Amino acid sequence: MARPLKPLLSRAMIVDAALHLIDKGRPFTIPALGQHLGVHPSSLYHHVSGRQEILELIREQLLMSGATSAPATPPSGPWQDSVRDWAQKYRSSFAEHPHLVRLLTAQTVESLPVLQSYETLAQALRTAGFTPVQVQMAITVLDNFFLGSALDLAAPEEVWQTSQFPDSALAAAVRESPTGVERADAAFEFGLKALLIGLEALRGPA
Amino acid sequence: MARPLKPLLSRAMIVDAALHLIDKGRPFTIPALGQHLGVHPSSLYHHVSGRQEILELIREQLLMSGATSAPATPPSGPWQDSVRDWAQKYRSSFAEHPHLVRLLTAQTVESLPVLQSYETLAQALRTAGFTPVQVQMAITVLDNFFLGSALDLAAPEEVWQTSQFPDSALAAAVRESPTGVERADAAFEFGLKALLIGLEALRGPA
DNA sequence: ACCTGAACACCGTTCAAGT
DNA sequence: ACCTGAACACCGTTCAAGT
Repeated sequence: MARPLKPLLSRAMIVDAALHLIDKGRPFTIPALGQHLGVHPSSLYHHVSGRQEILELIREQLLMSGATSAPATPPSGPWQDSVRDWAQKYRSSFAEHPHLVRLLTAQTVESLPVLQSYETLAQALRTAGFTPVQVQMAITVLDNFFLGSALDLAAPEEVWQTSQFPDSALAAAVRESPTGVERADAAFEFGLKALLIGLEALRGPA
Repeated sequence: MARPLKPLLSRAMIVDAALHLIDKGRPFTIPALGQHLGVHPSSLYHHVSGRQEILELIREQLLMSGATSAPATPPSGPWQDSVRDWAQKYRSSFAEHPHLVRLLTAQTVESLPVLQSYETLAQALRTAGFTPVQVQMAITVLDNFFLGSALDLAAPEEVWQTSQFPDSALAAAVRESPTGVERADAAFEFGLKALLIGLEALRGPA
């Protein structure tokens, strides 16, 4: 067969197929990806440097999916709005791909557009009066919380096995709460609200 | 060589060696583990069912060591103290084994001692006036933040590659901040403080 | 440039052979 | 029972050969 008249693959096709594979809960392997694309595993390397880059491209596509019209506007308005924008983008991207999160925690963020979204947030925080060190800590805190919350999306229906002590405060709390994605979403909103309040209280030189 | 007069291995030896390997930041593989123990990879399977069980044994050992120093005292004093206690226990368990966290997030944990520490926290929050649903959300929020922060402990020295735009607010924030574990710890403390403030503000029926 | 297929250096795990 | 070493079914990645 050798080289076809028209390329059988493209980076976009590879990224789409990979995401599809991951969303199905299947292990993300190069052979499986090749098979899904009707191509030999080694063919992928003509378009992509390797497995790691594929994951990085997925991250980029997801976090930037709504950003085609993003002309890097300097942040305006209260800093809380910038955080909420960032949170929403972050969260909605991963909510539909819960299995993806664990794969992405394996490596560092290298994508330039993603870094730029951090920069936007940093500017908003700095302008609002957070010190540089606080900017770094606040972004780290938000990032950590978002990451943990994203992993929480892939958690089982029953997060805690309270059946062993049904009269506990924990069991009561679980009983009155929603389950599944609803539970994860409610907790995320609650935590975000708490963080916005808490960070505002800590804003500025000590 | 065949069977030695005295076993060369034991479960404890395997667990110790595995943890040692992980803490060195080396990839946790069976061949590497065998080599470190001066034994062929296949020998391990006489003592352990496989890689997964080794990780489970490590978790168990870590949780045990934390539980011995933790008498089940009913919560007293402000709820913030209970949260701080919980946070400290949680964090110190993983702070010495940062590379372990990612390996253990692959599975859920339902160990009884761990659940009991959640229950203690739930009681403190309930007593303090959080509604049952808020108790569930608050614990989830803290859990997510702690997990994200634990993963952060294994982050590379340079979390964000700001070298490409050295004049950014992000670069300035990074420049004035500590690096490594110091950075992760500072952010953790900052985030915990913010959460305690924010959760206090949200406490009670809306 | 782009797909193929053989090849390489790895994995985790199994199992018959030896004592 | 417990270690060995060969073997199996996988990985991710490389590369010469083909068009």
